[in-house]
This record gives sequence, C-alpha cells and structure tokens, in this order.
Amino acid sequence: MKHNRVTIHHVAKKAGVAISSVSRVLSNHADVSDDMRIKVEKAVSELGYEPDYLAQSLRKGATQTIGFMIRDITNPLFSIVAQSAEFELRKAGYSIILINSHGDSSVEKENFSLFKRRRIDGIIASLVSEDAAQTKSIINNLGIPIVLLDREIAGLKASAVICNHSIGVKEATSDLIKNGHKRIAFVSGMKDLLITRSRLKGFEDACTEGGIKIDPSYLRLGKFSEDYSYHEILDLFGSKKKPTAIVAGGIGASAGALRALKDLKLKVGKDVAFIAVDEWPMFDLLSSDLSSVYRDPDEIGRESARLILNLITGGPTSQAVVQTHYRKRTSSRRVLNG
Amino acid sequence: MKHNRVTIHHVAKKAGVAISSVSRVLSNHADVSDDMRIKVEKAVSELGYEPDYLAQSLRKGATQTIGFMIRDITNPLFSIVAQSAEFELRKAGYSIILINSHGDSSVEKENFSLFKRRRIDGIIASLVSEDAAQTKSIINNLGIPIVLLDREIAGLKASAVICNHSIGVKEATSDLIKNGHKRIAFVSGMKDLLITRSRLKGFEDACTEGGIKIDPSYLRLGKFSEDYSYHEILDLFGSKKKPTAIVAGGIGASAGALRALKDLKLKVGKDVAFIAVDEWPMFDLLSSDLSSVYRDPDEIGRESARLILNLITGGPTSQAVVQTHYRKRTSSRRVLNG
DNA sequence: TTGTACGCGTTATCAG
DNA sequence: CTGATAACGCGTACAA
Repeated sequence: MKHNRVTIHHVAKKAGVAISSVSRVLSNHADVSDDMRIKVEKAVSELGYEPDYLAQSLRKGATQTIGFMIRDITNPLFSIVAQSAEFELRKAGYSIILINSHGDSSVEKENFSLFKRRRIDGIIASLVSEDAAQTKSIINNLGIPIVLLDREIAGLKASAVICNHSIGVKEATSDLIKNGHKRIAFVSGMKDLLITRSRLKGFEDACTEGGIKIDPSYLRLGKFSEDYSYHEILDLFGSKKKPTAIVAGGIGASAGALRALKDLKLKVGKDVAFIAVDEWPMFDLLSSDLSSVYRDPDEIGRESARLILNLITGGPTSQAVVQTHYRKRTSSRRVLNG
Repeated sequence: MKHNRVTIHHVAKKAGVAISSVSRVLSNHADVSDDMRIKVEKAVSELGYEPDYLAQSLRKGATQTIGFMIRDITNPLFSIVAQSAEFELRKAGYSIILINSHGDSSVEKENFSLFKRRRIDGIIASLVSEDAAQTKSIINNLGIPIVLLDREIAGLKASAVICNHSIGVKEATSDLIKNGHKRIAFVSGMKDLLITRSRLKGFEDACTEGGIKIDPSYLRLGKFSEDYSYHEILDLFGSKKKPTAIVAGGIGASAGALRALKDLKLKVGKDVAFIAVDEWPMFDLLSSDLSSVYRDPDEIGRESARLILNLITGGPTSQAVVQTHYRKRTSSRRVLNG
C-alpha cells in the first residue's frame, strides 16, 4: 500500500516547471504561454493527475459541498427532492452530504455543528419545528447560507421553498362539499407549523365558502406520524358523529388513515370519501383511486438547489413558491350512505 | 461578513500556551498536565472552538467520509438502505456523500473519480453492471475500500453484501406450483447480473422439484425498469399460452407488471397469481394482498456499513449474506379459471 | 511535560 | 510570462 497519490508537485517536476505554473494552467489563468500550457497538460495526462479537493478547499475556503438535512430520507417525497437537488447541484460542481435528523431537534443541532466543522458551503434543510428559538440562534450564528424546505421562521436569514398548500386543499375540500359532504375530518401535523396552518386555511376557506360550520372535533392536528393519524381516525369513527369524508395532510397521515379505514372495513370512495395530500410511488396501484392534492417534488428539489446556489454566490435571501393543485379522482365522490 | 472562524491558534493565544499543546489536549494525548488541560479546555469552551475537519483531513489523510453511490435514491429499497447505513456510519464518526448514478455507467466512472479527488475513505455502491472490465480496473486502481451491494465481480478487491435471492424465490415458486400453477412467468432484470441469476436459480429449482418444465417464453429477463416489465406482461397476455401466475423480480418489475394487469383488467389473486420480489412502502394498502419475497433493507444498510468500516480499519474483504424469505399472502393462491 | 518547526496539497501574491 | 514563497488549520516528530 504505497502512497501513489500524484500531486501537483510531481506534475511540476515531470514538466520541468514551477508548481505555481501548473496551478495557473489548470485554473485557466490568462497569462500563460502556449508552450507552458502544452508542457503541463502533457505531464498532467501522462501522470493522470487530478487536483485534490481537500487541499483546494482548505486554500480557497470553499468545500463545494452542500449539507442536505432531512427528517427522513425514507419519505418518498423527500427522496425525490433529494435526488433532484443532487442532480442540479452536481451540475454546478457541488456534492451533497446527506444527513437524517430522524425528526429529532437535538440531532438537528448536532448536525449544524457538524456542517460547520466540515465547512459546508450551504445547507438545505427540512427542520422538525419552526418555533425553536434555540435553532434560530444556532442558524443565525452559523454563518452558512441555508435554504429551508416548507418552513417559515421569522427573523431568520434564510431562503425558503414554500409550497402553497392552501390552494390545493381548498380546491379539494370545496369539491367534497359540492358532492354533498358536510362532516369532513382533517388530519395532519402540528398546528404550529406553517405547512399545517396553510392547509388548515385552505380547509377553512372552503368550508366558509361552502356554508359549512366546522366541528372542532373533526380537526385532528397533532403529528405527521402514521400512528397518530391511525388512532385519530379510529377515534373519529368510534364516535357518534362519524365523518363522511377525510382530508389527510401528508403521506404519513394518509397511510395511517388508510390503514385505520382498512381495519374498520370501510371502503374508501364508497363508505367514506378521501383526499390524500401528497402522493407517493405507485399511488395509482392502491385499492382505491385516490384523489389528491399534488405538488411536484422535483420542482421543490430544483428550486432549493437554485436558491442555495444563489445565496452562495452572494445573492439575497428569497423565497420560491411551489404550487399545489387538486387531482380529482374517484375517492372524492359522493358517499351514498353518508 | 467578517472571518470569525475560531482556530486552534486563537485558543492557544487565549490560553497562553502553544498550538501543539491545544492539539494534544484535544486529542487526549497522554502526556499533558492537569493544569494545561484545564487552561485549554477553558479557552476552548469560552471560544466555542471546534476543530476543522478539513485541516484535520488534509493532515491525517482521512476525511471521515463515505461515498454512497446508488442507481436511484428514489427506489424505496435503496432509500432505506441509505438511511440505515448513514445511521450506522454516523455512529462511527463518518458522514456520507450521496451520489445518484441514474443507472448510467459513464456517470459511475465520473463518480469514482470524484470520490478519489475528494479523498473519500470508503465507498458503498450499487453498480449498474457486473461485467464492465473498465469499471473493474477503475475500482482496482482507485485504492479506496469498497463495498458492493448485491453485485459479484470476479477479481475485484471488494467486500459485498449479497442477498440470497434464490431461497425466497424458490419458496414462493414452489408454493405457486403446489397451488396448481403450471404456467408461471418470471419477469426480472438482465441475466448477466448475479441478482437475476440467483432469482432464476430459485425459480428453476422450484420448477424442477415440482416437475414443471419451464417454457422459455415465460422467462422475461431484460431490464429492471417498470416500462420493460409492463410491455412484457402485455405481450405475455396477448399470446395464446397466457400464464396463470407471475413472479416479478424487483420493485420496478412489480410496478410495471401490476400496471399492465390493471390495464388488462385482470384482478391479481383472482385472475392471475402474483409474487412480488421486494416490498415497498404501503405495500399492504395495495388493491390486492400481495405475496412477496422479502429481504430486510435495514439489514443491508447495517451490513454494508459494517463491511466498509472493517475494510477501512485494515480488515480483509468479506461478504455478508442477507436472507430472503417468502411471505405468503393471498395473491399466490390458486386461480380459479387457471 | 511543553514549545518549535515542518508538512499535508493547493492557490495567490509578489518579485523577477 | 514564470518562479519562489507564504498562507489555509491542524498534527506530530523533534528538540528543549
């Protein structure tokens, strides 16, 4: 196991020139003679030399690396976002370091510190919470450009990709109402997240316009987890005022709700109407033809890449808005025994 | 935007000691007085100093980084593998750089070069092909420890996580035969991959033991893509000798086949029996209760992490075998009109 | 036990 | 236009 790493030093020696000249040729410096260029390029290709990122980074103060922190790469939405962001960033010469936070804000804190120590050039993050004052101060003191996914934190120097959830949810809910539904349950994550408030707003607006008074017991806004959703749905259908329709905010919520309905032997689209907010792979192979509120994960990835590159090159913080829209399928139709 | 990065230099000055003493304290060197330790630790915590990975890496020749190259992070199986590998590697102090190869072997080549330039300590990779002589020589010349996922390349200094596909497929196929099926189609990826050959072996063994002669036209081994599978299934059911059962090797193959059956208005588990090799999220919410050949993606991730760490610490190359097993559900039952 | 000096592989500055 | 040299931030022989 010999140290056969070939450095700029070897190239210089082989070409019979100074190290700095090699560096100049390789960085396409203007003031270099054709003769020099040829000599150096010959030595480079003969030795198969490739500049070391590490040394370059140390010298230049930039690592060409983006930290991508998400709660769960297993979430199909995030994995698409990650893929598309990676694709875009790679084109710009950046690699990404992937870190799962497992939805734990203390892990998030560690990760930020890790990013700093690794001299990451920029961060794309889907954070657990929006209200953590601590997180805010950490980010502000980090000195690293950051793009937040679907989070809005006041007083934070950060760009963000925000999805316009309210529009899609409103469309979907309005359609349910138009189909005669009056008892509509809404299951989603914590109310202190923008994403939930935004969805809730769409839901409320649709109800107001449709002349429906919202029964607070139909609002189940606690966690994004499948487990939470599962039990809330069981609870709802164990009560006297069973809903005739469900709007599930997020993949976890949808999964939990669908499992609950399955266990209750209720057929989606027949016994109960259903709207899934967000889709997942092989969505169309489910037992029921689910209506959904769709947003394009690829777009989220692309936009987050664009925003972080902007920030890195000295641009101002900004927001990108990704639209959502209602995809009507059969699961939102009128329920006969409603 | 001032350079307020705090270095070991600042700590030394603040503590009134030499840089090397700070370094010694931080790396828990034996010969350091309590007095010195206290002084340094005080300065460190007051300044919030954290050693720079970059400089450490350059000095030590190790980046504490693992390159994770997969064909598609969007594949739910891979995303679980990635998550679990990341979790394990993180515990050992490693971060992972995620790279998608998009199933393109020329991108793979670039990625290897990138890994080298970034001085990655180890690689975990799911390669496109096994036969590429070029890839083999690249890897062998790379000088970086590597763990291959589900690939076996002769003459390569690499560890590997291999799944025992034949067992699960054999069990599943035998069950189909026991249920009276004789015309069983098998759709999967390229035959020159170990994974395909291994599955095929299980399939053939079951047929042999069950006294079934395999009709070559039932073997559709071309690509892992959904598209390929979709068209092959359409083709099979357009022929005279329609199969009564299908074994789909891989998530893409399963998705394509299920879509084709849906378009053909054939009900899985009723009009045709079906075995999915590999599961995916919300598998149980599909329209049919699919039997499957299961392997644990978490285990694959854990094992790959273990193997690469082994290699990095100077251990010999080795293989880990992950078992598969048949999960019997209703889709493999007897088909009435078979 | 502690401090000095050098090197890891580059790039940038400054003479020549 | 080219060559020597000083950083970048840290670890470690070596000397004190």
